[in-house]
Amino acid sequence: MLKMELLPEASGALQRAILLLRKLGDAGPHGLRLTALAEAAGMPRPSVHRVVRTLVDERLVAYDVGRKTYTLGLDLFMLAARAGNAMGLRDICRPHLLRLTASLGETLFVLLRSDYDAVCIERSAGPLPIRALTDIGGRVPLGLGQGATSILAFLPPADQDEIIRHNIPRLTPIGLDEASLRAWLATIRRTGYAEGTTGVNPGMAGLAVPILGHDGNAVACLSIGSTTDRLTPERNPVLAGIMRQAAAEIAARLNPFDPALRRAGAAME
Amino acid sequence: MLKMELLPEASGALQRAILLLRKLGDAGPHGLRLTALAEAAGMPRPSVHRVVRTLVDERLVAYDVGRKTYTLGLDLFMLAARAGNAMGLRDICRPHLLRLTASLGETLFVLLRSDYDAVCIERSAGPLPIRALTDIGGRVPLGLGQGATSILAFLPPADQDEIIRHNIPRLTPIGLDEASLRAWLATIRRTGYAEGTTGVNPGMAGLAVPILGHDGNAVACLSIGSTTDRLTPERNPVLAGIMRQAAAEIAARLNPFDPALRRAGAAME
DNA sequence: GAAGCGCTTCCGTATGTTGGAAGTTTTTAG
DNA sequence: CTAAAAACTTCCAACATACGGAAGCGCTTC
Repeated sequence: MLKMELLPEASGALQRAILLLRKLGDAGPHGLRLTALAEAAGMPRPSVHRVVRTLVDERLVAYDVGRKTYTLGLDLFMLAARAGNAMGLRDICRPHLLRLTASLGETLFVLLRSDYDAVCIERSAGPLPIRALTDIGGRVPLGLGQGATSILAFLPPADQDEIIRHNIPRLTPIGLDEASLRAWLATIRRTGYAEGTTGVNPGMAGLAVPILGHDGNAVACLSIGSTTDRLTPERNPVLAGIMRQAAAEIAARLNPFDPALRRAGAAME
Repeated sequence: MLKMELLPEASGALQRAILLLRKLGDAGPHGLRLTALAEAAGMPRPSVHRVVRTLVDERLVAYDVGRKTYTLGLDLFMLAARAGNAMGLRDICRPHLLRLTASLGETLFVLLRSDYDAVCIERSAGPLPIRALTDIGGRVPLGLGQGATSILAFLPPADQDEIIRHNIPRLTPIGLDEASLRAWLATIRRTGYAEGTTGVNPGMAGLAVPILGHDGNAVACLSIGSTTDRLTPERNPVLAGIMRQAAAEIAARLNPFDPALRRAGAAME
């Protein structure tokens, strides 16, 4: 019995369960049957059965009796709804998003940095139909799109180099090169906001400002998804000013706990 | 080996990990420190440390080095974003939500049934500030609010009895009794939609229609969250008609896979 | 500078996990 | 309608892994 598996080798019940959850996430909304899931994960069927049954008991996975398929369960969804609220960022952003969407008539996104990517944790849909790079829960490489790039522009140079080195292989297939990315980053740092089109969705454009943490580095961003005819050279600076103001207010509420204030924070809990 | 443990006894790495995730979800947005987490879960600190470290490696949990706190991680959030799309319901609903929000000027929710509760899986915010019972990821007992009750009204009588028996203890503290709930259910079944106020948020009112599955039972609902002065006896029937039409279109796309069509579905994958 | 607290590592034990094989149910073919 | 095939589920003994008390380490506090 040779085992030639090279990649997805997960040892231990926990890691196997996580691998199964990931495979179920990659599957479509109708889920996977037991055999298909076992094959996708490279695990024996009985093992998959045992683990996935535990996950069903815990309601992290839903089982459709009729179809005999497993899908990600609603308990996972409820857990995750809370996960997107790191630092309370989502709670802080929501009222700003509602206000800005109403006053500007645009669709707004909040992207949170996660290593080499930005993850969309909140969205407020405006009246226009928008085709954005991502939606809630989606991930965008830092350097692609106005939002993710506005974050990248306000990171320490060393981190930028590391991220660019890591992400360039992911960006070149879409037609981006390092030189123009670095030029764009310089522009963003100078103006304080990112504007333009991605080239991915024709007719679509965006405008984003970073949300800075206590150390002056970007931890997230506020991003508008709109159309090219609405984001004009005349209007953009105005929008950027309004967005920057909101981002500043959000940032101010982002780190209420200084190291010195730790005890006060613990007491409030 | 007698087990006399009564409460949160989780045996095995997987169940323990899930318990820890739940405890982290219950904690605030700033997370929990190791000792606090261990105490919350009723587990020895070294065990918690080992499990939570695995979860951090898998990015399901985020570790704040400075604060030494653990919070739910973004990978979990990304997983969960997909989990809310059971049956593709969210993808199907989104365009309808955007259209209805724009044309009606109201805030709309999609609630999906989950055993004795309804879970909010999607929202489209209108221009007015609304205080709803729940937001995305939130849970409402079947029988509370227009949305969850519109689902309950279109379930088989046996299920209704079981659910009512289970939920009454949760509803009486808010001032609801079984008799008036059953009367309301009869009204909903007759008119086809649920309207009214919850009494929980003063000035707020709602209107909801069920989304029926292939067997004629409700699997979800489309719900408006609004104010009492906007949901009048004159306007409500009109709104209900529009909503019912949308719900019917959604339902029609909900079960493209008959048992007989299973093979065709598999082929599409 | 010393005491206290909480995080992390260690390691022998035993408990939970593993997966081949057999059993059962559902689906497909004849 | 019957038979063959496929998929799902259960079983169990060998085994690996998770377990947690105790000791070590690092940070903060007094």
